[in-house]
Amino acid sequence: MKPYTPQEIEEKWQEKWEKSRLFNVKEDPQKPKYYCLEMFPYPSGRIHMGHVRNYSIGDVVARYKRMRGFNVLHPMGWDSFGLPAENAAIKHGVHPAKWTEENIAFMKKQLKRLGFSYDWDREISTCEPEYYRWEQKIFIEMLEKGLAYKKKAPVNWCERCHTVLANEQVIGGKCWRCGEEVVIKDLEQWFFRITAYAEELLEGLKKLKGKWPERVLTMQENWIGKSEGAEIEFEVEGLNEKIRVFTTRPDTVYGITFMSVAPEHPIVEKLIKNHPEYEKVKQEIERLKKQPKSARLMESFEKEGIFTGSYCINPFTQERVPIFVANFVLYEYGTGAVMAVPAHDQRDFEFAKKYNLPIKVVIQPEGKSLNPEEMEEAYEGEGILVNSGPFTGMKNEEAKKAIIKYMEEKGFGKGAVSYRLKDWLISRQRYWGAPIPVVYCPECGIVPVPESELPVTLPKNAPFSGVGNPLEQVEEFVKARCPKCGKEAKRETDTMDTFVESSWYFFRFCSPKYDKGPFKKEEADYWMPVDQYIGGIEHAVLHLLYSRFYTRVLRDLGYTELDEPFDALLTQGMVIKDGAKMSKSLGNVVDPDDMIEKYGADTVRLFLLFAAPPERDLDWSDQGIDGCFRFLNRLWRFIQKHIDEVKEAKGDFEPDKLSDGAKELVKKTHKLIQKVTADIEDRFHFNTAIAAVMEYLNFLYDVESRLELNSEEDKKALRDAFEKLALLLSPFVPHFADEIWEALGNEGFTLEQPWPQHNPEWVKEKETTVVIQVNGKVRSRIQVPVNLPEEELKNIALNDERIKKWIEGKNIVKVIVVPNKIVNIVVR
RNA sequence: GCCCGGGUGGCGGAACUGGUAGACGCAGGGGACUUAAAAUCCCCUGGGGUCAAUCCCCGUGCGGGUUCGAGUCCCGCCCCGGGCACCA
Repeated sequence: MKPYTPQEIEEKWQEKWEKSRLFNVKEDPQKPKYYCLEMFPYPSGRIHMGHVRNYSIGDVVARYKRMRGFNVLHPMGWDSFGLPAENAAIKHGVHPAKWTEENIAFMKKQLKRLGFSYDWDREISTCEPEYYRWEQKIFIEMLEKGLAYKKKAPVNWCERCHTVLANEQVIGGKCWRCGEEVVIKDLEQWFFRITAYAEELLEGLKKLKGKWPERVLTMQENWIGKSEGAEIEFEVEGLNEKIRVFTTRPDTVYGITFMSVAPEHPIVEKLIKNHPEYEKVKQEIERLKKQPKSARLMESFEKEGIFTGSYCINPFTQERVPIFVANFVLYEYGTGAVMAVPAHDQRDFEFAKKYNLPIKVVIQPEGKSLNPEEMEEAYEGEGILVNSGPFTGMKNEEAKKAIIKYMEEKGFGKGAVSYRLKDWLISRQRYWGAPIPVVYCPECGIVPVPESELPVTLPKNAPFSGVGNPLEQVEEFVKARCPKCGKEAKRETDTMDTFVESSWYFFRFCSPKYDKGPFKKEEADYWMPVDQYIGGIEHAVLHLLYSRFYTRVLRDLGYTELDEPFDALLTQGMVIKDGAKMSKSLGNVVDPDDMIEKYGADTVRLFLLFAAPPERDLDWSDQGIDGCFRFLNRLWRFIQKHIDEVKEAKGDFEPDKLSDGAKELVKKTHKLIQKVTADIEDRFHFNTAIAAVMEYLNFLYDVESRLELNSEEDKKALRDAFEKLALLLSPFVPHFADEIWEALGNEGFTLEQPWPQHNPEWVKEKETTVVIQVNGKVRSRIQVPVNLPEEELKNIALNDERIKKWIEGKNIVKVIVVPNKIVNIVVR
């Protein structure tokens, strides 16, 4: 018997697939399209198990949809700008471009060895000028629309990566990439105005409900952080200045007893100007400013403040309100100033206690009476307004509206919305990224590079010393002519955040070679949106939010009509070994290449799909993969054993002429088709689909002896079973499937075959097991014909031998009959 | 603190809208084949009732509840993972 030799088989089919251009697609208006996309990798050097899992899941989806008759776009490429390449240059003296290219070549080989159904003709690499020139063009268009802009602002700086970071890229006060503590610097930087889309991005989440994982939606919702309230202006006494505050509690304005502003707030200088101890106060404020942001963001961090010496006027009460500078007030959020109502805000309460400021109750909860002297914490709940002028007696929710209306009439305040989301800081002080296409002219200021001069390419000869941005040191690069006036100008040396490339690559896959724009509209109109996107949860906010934003920008620039780039999202779990994420430092890394060498790609893929449902973390198990290998071998042997008998038995069998065993076989086969199809289609539960095939194989060994394999009809039935099996397995273990397909004497590839359909007649059961319970406990099981009427079921149950002893001498209170399932006899 | 997940045998995991808990795989045990081993094939395997059973009891993190019936629904807790967090 021919043994199962995955190495040989897999290489053979990979060659055949490539030669026949099996995976190459183009637009076809006759067919429904399906865009299946997995997050493309950063070419770090080697594929790891997480990639293999991600791409195996995607490949099942792509191949399955293809067999279901869809025109499937399934591309792959490289997110190839990024720091590791540059760090390799600094450390080993190899140019980032070379390092990247070599990694891509190696990893591409690895992916090919796994047999994924990618259309490699569409491969893109984001570090190529052919790619990033379009990003530069879009940047300029964004600049013209005011969606890209430069401003001086306090920004996150990573000392180890030597560059600034966007907010989303700071995880718990640390750099997302290297874990270094982030410091705040005041720098002039480029931003994308993502906040202009805050409301739309939030609204859009609603449409994704049910198609994206709940937790991703919540994370984005939290990140955008919308809060509704009001903005109020307070006149500063003795100054011709106003302080604006944002509050979610306009209903508490009568309880304001002081005001807090951020140390960074520009008005601070004016507020303290006339303070008798100006120098001392100034120093104190400087001290607060210098407190590290990561510490200041901690809730446990001590709340500190200092009186500025100035007062403002509460427009509702005309009371004088002292103004403090406080370390807990964030300049970046809201208006950088807060009205303090200690009776109804815990943080203000603590501050008031510390500095002995008055506490004024303006909301009384129902049935209780708050007394400022006795309060141990702020009351932040609902209630009735007291001491609140004309608003006294109102329910606080009602009062919010009334007070906003009043302010709007009087003109010192209005209803307002605030977001936690901040603009996306996209400039990076690094070499290996897309250059930001502007020049600085002493006469004309910031001038965009004209489209005809794009792309602005990276100079090859930059020095990688590890100090500063290499681009600054390349004179030919920095030296430029102003496109407007022709005078000598300085080129921008910042490059773009690499998340910009990954924010639109899915569009580029639709027309990867297009040289007249980022992508061809008709092609993108055909393929987009991505029907199924698959990747890690770590991009819940970062990449997935940026892409949603960028798609809307492209829409507003006229490139597409689409709002949302990804229709459905699947976030797969991590691959774990011994309870921890695989990592070099823990020494628990399993290398895909080793596994492929030992078992073949099909087994590796099968195990990753079988060991857990896709969204859950997966425990790598050496015995587990062994089991999958055994399964394939076992199946292989069974088929090989009968291949000569069934090979020629082509054509339909006559059901009536089948042996009982063969009838059973056909029935089971159709049930399997039904099960596997449902598991893939409805829930992507590949693990249970594979389990069903394993079960089916166990059945094959069982039914084997009951088949009459000298009968032509039985042979046909078995052959049919093998064919169906090959097709059902094709998305999971494509090489194996094609090998069997061929061994059965068929032409072509399983991928080109239509997905098998179950025949409802064969799936119908004649008999079924009904459980008989007494008081909810299973006491007996009976075999009965399907759809037996309730009355009959009831009688059979009541007369069942095993049931008698449970109901003898008892009162039958009632009998519940669920046809085909259960009879429950309630006795007392 | 708030918001999402999740908690089922020795392990990974099944159980669709409440209706046979533990599919499938791993690990373990027994048997067949073999001079022997590996491989393979067959059987057993949640805990307990001193053997067995087509017998009985218990059992899906804990405590209550709804229901003829709860892993599944409701209320209150505990634990694990993740996100947000001085956001005004």
